[in-house]
Amino acid sequence: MFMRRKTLASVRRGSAGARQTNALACESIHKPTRPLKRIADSTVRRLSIYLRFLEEFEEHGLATVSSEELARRGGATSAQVRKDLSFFGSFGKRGLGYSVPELSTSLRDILGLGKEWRVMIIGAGKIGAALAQYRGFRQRGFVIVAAYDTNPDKIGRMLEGIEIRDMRRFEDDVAKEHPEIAVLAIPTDDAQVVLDRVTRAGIKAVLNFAPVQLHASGDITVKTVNMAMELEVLTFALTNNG
Amino acid sequence: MFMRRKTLASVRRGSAGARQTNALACESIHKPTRPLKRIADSTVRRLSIYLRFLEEFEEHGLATVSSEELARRGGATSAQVRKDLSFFGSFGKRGLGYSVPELSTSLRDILGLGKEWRVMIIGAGKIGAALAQYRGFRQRGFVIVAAYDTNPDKIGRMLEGIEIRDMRRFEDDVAKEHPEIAVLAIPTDDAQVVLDRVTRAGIKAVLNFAPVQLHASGDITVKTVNMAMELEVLTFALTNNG
DNA sequence: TTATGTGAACGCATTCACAGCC
DNA sequence: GGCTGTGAATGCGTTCACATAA
Repeated sequence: MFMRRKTLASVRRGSAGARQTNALACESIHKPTRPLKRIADSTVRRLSIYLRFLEEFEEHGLATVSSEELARRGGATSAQVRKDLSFFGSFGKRGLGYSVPELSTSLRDILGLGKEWRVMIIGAGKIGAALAQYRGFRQRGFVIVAAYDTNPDKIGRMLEGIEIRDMRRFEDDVAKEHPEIAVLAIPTDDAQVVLDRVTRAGIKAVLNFAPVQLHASGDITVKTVNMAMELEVLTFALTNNG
Repeated sequence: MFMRRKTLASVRRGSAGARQTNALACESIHKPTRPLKRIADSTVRRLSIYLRFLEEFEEHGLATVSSEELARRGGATSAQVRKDLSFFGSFGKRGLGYSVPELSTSLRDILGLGKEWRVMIIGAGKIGAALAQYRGFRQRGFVIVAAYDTNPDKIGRMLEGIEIRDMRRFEDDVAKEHPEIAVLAIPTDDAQVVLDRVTRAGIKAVLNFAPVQLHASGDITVKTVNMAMELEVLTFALTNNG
């Protein structure tokens, strides 16, 4: 079920270099290849969008889909769709399009959704609560292991069915339960300190909801969702396009 | 207090064309100019980051700041900072740097934060609640007018001090209270329909938290915050950089 | 004929490097 | 000397256009 793509690691070219040579397809052409060059965030985001449509199509029992259709619904162009996919291999049949179930499987594999990911939520406030009950999480294979807080009134209670633990236990728990992802739903002023703790604890991916620019040190990926910033993009548009 | 920059409207060049000629500065060089060319989202986001630092510096009573310092804390380069600002005018003094209070005022003006923005939250669930109590909103001059829901059990109750109203009243209320921004905190399946209602009601800016690609029609700006997608960027990184 | 896969062209955002002013 | 402001150079993501395959 989970193919061991890790074994192919270490192939990673920094510079421009030879195009992907498409591996002569021994048994199945539509197996995602590990990309040869760094993939842009924007590409990954679009793959995620495509997958959502494919799952919709799958439910409706559609067998194939063209890059054109995928593009129309995803707000991109057909060339964009094909280029995005081409970084990972050849998944379509010329003249026909893409097999819906095959392409969804490939995309799930590319995006790393073929396994369960363990998530710890740090901060048991309103945002933490909203995240804890968020359906999209479980649907995508994310398992929320626990929530953490420093407030004694909250510790020991439940947050949407998830145990709220003392933040002082955090490092010990990580060592035992080795979650892959931490979600920061804490006040701005604490965010950098907590990120440092999370980093030292050995977690490799963080989703941050505090409205600060965090500085990551070492081998960790941090994504920040900044609602205030998005709102300011809106007010900028309102004042400058009106 | 709120300068009427709208009167300068109608100057907007689509193509490449003449660089900003810097207006010979009658009385004060550091007044933001309406940009001549379309500004990238990424630039606006960074301005928002710079402003946050400037406000921090302001609290600590610092008088001036260099593009270098601003860059270091914002995770950019000094050239980037200067280029971002240059789209709107000249705010610094060569050899000295930028006046902290003057630059913050200018940035607030550029980002459209010099006025109160009225926001309606649609959807009184967990995400709606988290947003309703979110401090960053009020601090930035956003006023939440009301929340809307279709669930009779919720209508009439309060959400973090904000009235939950019947969604059927929405169009009438918009006509009376003319909010500028709508926040969509509703299930995926309802999002497009509600966006269409919001558009027809005449609102010009939407922040969407439903994990769908929405299709905007007409003169409206839509920003989507998609947590699932951000998480998938993380799992992609985890599976492909491991 | 239809639709993919992909080098090449394009356009835009970032970075460089230096002239200009404090 | 120090730091800004900005054309020019670079790099990178997107779009084009067509060879390729069903």
